[in-house]
Amino acid sequence: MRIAVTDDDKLVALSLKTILESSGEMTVDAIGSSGAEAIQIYRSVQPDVMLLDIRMEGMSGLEAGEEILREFPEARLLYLTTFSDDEYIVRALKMGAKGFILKQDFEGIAPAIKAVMNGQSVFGSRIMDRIPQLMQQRQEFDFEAHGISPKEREIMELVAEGLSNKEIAGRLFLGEGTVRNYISVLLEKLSLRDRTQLAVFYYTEVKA
Amino acid sequence: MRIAVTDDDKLVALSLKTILESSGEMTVDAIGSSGAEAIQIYRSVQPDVMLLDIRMEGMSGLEAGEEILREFPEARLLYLTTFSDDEYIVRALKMGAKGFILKQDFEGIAPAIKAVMNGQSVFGSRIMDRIPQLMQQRQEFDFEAHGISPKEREIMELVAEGLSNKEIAGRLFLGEGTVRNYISVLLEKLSLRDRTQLAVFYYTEVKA
DNA sequence: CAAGCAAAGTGACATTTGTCATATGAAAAT
DNA sequence: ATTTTCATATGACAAATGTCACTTTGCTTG
Repeated sequence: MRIAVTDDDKLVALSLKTILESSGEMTVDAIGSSGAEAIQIYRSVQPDVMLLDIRMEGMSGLEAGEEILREFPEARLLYLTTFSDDEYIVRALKMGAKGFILKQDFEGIAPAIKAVMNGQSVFGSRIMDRIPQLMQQRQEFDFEAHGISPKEREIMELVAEGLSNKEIAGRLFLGEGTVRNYISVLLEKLSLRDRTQLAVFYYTEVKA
Repeated sequence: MRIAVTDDDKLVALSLKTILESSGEMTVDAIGSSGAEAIQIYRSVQPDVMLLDIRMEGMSGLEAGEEILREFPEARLLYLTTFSDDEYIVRALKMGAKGFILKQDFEGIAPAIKAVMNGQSVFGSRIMDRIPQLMQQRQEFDFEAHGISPKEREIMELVAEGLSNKEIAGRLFLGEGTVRNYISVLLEKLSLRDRTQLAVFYYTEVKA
């Protein structure tokens, strides 16, 4: 089995080579340390599996992966992640990466590669735990940026629960007219027309 | 490595035993053919990894898995799926299963087990392809059951887009009053009060 | 054919909603 | 100490909404 490794840290890359080759079942035919190199290596070596660091200087492992998969849709890319790369995981998943494993998990890497070789996808357990959340990841709506005050936000949420102005007023100990004014302002700020659109906005933009 | 296998089809289970033991790296210590057996086996053998068929007579592999994980939260369960088990995959994923592989993929099974052994999660590629969709799978709202006609449903959707009665009327070539009546009926059927609650209902019950 | 049924519509009505101009009191800024 | 700002509030108004009781129209179906 022919493997290629790309990691910012050459020491890591070399350690991987040692570990992987020790089993005698695979050879690390190329080592790179940047996204650009990864692409070149893939083109020339066309390894069975390529290990990629997600974060590297210059072109990230992700961008490199995208390029490689564009040229070689069957490429088997296995990402090495440190942990805090949550945001990237979803992207890579959609992109078609075959998996993620933690760099620290040395013993796990060889079996993972073999599984990938067999057409499977592999995820370190800590990564797996996150996937349910990540998949339905909502990119936090920025109330600040839209000039929405906390109170306005609160009112928006109550509208999005289906409450009437009177009910909202009761809930927040405000006058009904006050609530109307708040909503009026909210609609203006968000360029909406009525409370229903506000609710829709909430479910599609804020909480989606 | 001590493995247990549970499969409705004894022949499959025996073939697996042969395949897995041929590498010399693992032993299949127990074979079962029902959910109930799976639980008993797990209790007595406590294998490193347990292979489970999803569909079995009587208690399904899923239910058995749930029970096992209740008793042994660290259990490593690897499901064998045939394909069309889409619905179950999500459930098993949330439950904490370590993976799914296609029964047909004989060569892939041993490496998958090793990866699981190392704390990773493994998914056959065809399963992986589905996961993005599966994750955000909505359990289909049953309009029929609530006595919602196709037209009513259509109107509900337009309300949920934030359209006014007039706009809906225009869009569907109906009179505005007609639309009002439709909505009135819809609210009655669903025990809601106004269009905003209808939109909320849509996002929380129908499309959620 | 006639009765019946469902889809679409009308009109009247009460309520709710959204807008706007303006007012009040308290806190913050000058 | 005054001005400004902010949150809250009011009242008046038009428009949109929801309800209800009735048509109208065009099939089905007995």
